[in-house]
Amino acid sequence: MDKNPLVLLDLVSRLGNLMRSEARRVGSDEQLQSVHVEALVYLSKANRYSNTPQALSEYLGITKGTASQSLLLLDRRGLIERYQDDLDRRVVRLRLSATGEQFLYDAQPQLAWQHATRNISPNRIRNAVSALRETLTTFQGDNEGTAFGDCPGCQHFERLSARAYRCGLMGDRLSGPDTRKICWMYEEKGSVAEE
Amino acid sequence: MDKNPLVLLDLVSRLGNLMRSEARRVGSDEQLQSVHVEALVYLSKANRYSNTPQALSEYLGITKGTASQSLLLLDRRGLIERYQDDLDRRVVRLRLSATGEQFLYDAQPQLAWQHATRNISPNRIRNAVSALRETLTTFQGDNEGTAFGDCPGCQHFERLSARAYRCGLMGDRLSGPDTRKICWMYEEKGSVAEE
DNA sequence: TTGTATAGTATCGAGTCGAAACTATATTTT
DNA sequence: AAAATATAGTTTCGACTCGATACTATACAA
Repeated sequence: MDKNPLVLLDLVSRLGNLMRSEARRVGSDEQLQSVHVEALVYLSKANRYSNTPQALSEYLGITKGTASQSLLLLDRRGLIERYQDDLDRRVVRLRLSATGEQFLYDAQPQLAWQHATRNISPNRIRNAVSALRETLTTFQGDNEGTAFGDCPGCQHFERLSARAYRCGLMGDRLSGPDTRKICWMYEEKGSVAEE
Repeated sequence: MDKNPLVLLDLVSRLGNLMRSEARRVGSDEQLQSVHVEALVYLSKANRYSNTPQALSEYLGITKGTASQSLLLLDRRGLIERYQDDLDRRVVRLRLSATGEQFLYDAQPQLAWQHATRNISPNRIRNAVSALRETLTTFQGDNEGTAFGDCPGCQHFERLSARAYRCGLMGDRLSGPDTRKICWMYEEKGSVAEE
């Protein structure tokens, strides 16, 4: 059988293209392009530190200028809200509007994927996740990219008690659901922080 | 550990975005966009039945009109050649020009990926490939998409002798290297789990 | 022959995209 | 404190993508 990393690359690229087509499909009723849908999905999963144009542009791999344009459109359509950060007034915070939440609820951009993986055992999924996660981490280490990840596995994550958590980097206390959101301050446990 | 298919989706999407950025990066010297680079990579791997605008557009998940535009650009830049099929004169065949080959050789669009997977064991890669391949097949079955795959695993594939092969669907004899190229006539052999 | 399906191209308008210039706020240096 | 620099985001530009639609040319079926 195939052990070739390039075969894996091909599968990842192709599945990525298919999911982009899927995003295009679910957005077509609302005249949204794939990037718009992907941005909405990101915002539905980003934590309090990561709901900014900057983080979004890095996550999607587009420039901040382009991200700004797409966010303008989503704002015009009433799918997101933009507001200024209190502490740093250069920063714009983003969140889904009720309409945006409803859109994701109706459109279910991830449904096709969940269907396609229905026959794959949790164990095989876990193994694939592990391999791809490592690829992603290595890739980002090579290219100085932003990591993105959730608290379990992050070196700043602290468990205060059974159900109380804390981010050592930002100093905030976190709820359980907080710890499962996407964060762009994520740093792999065991990797060395640059300086 | 994560067993959630959605975590896998996130990784695939994100790696897909990163590879798209990578394609954009390696193409920027030549003023090529990511789609152009991906098209060139596809053409370098497509077999004799799959080197057409139609197959390309399905592979990349874009419409044939868009594919036609991109191919026009690649032709203008001298990176590909287009010629008419002898048997069916509606069909346009595509192939990389010497310049196109050279570009891929210099740009190495897959190098970053090979680097990023350097520490992942063949066994883990094989398992990830298996899970993603099944996801892809199921997805395509659900959505009537074209399959794409290579001969080993295709139900039309026939082994004539130790080193002679044949495609039962098209009736052609195939060389060893032929059997490892991408084909859009691919049809999964039964539904037997590989491994 | 007469449809009808298929492969590809041409054209349109909205939007993406990177690059570069720009504004406004923060932070660091002097 | 003032000046210099860094950072977050917006705006503008031109080339290009993208889906939709209409179109041409060829193949094939009734």
